Amino acid sequence: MNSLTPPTVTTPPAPGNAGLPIAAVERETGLGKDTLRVWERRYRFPTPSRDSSGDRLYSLEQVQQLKLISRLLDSGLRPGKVVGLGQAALQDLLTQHAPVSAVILSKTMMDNAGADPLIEALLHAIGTHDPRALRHGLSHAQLRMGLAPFVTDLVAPLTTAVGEAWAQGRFEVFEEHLYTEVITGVLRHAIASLTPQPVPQGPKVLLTTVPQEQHSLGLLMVEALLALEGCTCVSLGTQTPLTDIAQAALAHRADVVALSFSNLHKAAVVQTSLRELRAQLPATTALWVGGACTALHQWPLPGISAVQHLSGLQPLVAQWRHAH
Amino acid sequence: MNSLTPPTVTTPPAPGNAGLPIAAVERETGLGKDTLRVWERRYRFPTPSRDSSGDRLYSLEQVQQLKLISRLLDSGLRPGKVVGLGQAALQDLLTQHAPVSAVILSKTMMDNAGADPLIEALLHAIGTHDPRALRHGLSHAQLRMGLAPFVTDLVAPLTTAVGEAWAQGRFEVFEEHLYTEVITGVLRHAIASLTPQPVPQGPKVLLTTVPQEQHSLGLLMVEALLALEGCTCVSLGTQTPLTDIAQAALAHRADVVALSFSNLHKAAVVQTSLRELRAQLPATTALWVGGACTALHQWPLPGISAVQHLSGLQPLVAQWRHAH
DNA sequence: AAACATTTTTGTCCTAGACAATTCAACGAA
DNA sequence: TTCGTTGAATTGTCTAGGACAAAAATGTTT
Repeated sequence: MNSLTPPTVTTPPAPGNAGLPIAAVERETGLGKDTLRVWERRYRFPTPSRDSSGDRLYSLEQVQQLKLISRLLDSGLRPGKVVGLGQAALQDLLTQHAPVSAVILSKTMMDNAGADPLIEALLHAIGTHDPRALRHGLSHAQLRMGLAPFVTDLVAPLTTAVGEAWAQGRFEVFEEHLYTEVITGVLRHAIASLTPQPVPQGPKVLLTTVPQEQHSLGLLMVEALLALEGCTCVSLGTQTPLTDIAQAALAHRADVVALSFSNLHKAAVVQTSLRELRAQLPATTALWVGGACTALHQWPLPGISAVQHLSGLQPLVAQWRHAH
Repeated sequence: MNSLTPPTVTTPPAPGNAGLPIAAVERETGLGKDTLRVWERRYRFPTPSRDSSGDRLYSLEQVQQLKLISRLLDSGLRPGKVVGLGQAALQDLLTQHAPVSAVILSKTMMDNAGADPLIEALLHAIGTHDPRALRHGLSHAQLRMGLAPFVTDLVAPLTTAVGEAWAQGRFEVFEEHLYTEVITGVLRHAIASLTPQPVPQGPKVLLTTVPQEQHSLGLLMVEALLALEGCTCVSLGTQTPLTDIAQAALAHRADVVALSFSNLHKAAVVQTSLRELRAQLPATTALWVGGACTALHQWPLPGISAVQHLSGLQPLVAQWRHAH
């Protein structure tokens, strides 16, 4: 890095050119390098070409298929059944097998989303690249509905809808990024305007996510709702190592540690992480987890409260208050 | 994943028990599995024990050493020099060795930081885990100094100071996370309170970072300063793929694309990325880059304006105004 | 000093095998 | 049928060295 000569431009890894190296595919799909290699050996898929030094290069088309496969696995299907199927078959399965996560989160949406003109209007604002209209529509809705319903009945289903639209190719990456940015601004604004809590009336909650979990929106939604309930929230943002979460809980004398999970994670990883963290935390510190991650809700762990839906937070706080 | 029976609790990897498996060490230290194994082979460190089936188990002590080593590598030292050193030697090196990236950014800090009582007070608030004092001190300073000096003369050097303190082990990861979170809140609050710009008086600027660039604070600082100058800012957050940046610039009819870089990147990657992006953008769209990344400033590229310091933004905007 | 050539260092990828944890399928008992 | 139990198949992750290209350090020549 301290060389004084300009870097030699050797072979710029042109994206559309030959294909993506295995590390990029791991980033894109969430499937580990080992898994990608063993699938190739067992199922004859994917079938990457090789560069001059024998390293794998995955075609964009196969990466796309791998993304679909990854989604299907999250829905409960098994690799032996789906790895190697063509695009068409995969798409069919996806429409049949509605992702479990989406179903849970979007319960309120399913009832009225197709008919909800507000969500449609906001989606339209995203598609037409009109951040001002998007922000205005959201602020307006927040004032009209009140913060809690705004978060649970609008932001959550809207986020799900955007995620689905993106997965189906109806939104570009940058459109999803813009949405995230605007929502972040609106939620943070709301949180900031209600944080000055003179006398704490609820538990002190430490908020964060585990490493490799980048979804910050869920965290903000939870923070908004908890702050509204009178909790004192300390957010560490995303991706805090486990030992640091435990350290932070101690340093801040947190009553509760709250973690948010998206559905990217594999069940085993989530389970061991939580068990590890639970062991490192004092017994008096509660551990609340939530999010679209299926692994959280199927097998409850001792000493850990799993919340299926954002509306489940309020009862948890009430319960905590009652016990103290 | 869809079984109806909970996963059997075989050998819960009790943390204090035998040690951490390699996947957990990767999570905690950020060092890849391959790297951990090849270090063991080359430097005889770390020296994990094995479980009943031959898998590595790393002691907590060695994991701690690995974390220190990881920080030293970020500071520019080389593995051959530091892998295998004892705790004491590592700590010594950390206090001596200031990170390379920080030195560049902190020019303004070096002049007065040791003497600036405000920065000292804010660092103290971080160390004592007092988010309220931190937030209050920052808001107060912002009102007193005015937004632009607040950003360039306080937030920027403070961020550098925190980064250095973290690299030297004086701050834990979670303390740095909390700082980032609070600053983010303060900056976003300031930006939100000046965005309603009735008639645009400056260029429309698209703000984002390239993939693998996670530093969001620099982006927010730039957004605050540009918004203050009357620019219409559209931020996409961090890590937008190159093709999506170009797409977004087109969709939003941006006059300027502004990118922020920290010093993590390798020179060659940065150069090729910028060249590629420049080629994909319309000639009429300006491309501004800035940040602590040394590669940006040593070899200027045609059609790209590099900003060394945040104070260089204002002239760029003035220049753009003059040309239109 | 600056430009170039050579050696060392270092992270990542490779193959191919192994194994434990899970899931599936078949079976028998209530 | 429905519920457990048991054996077979599936599947993710780990291991062992070897290999190689890019980056950094070092040496050499203008």
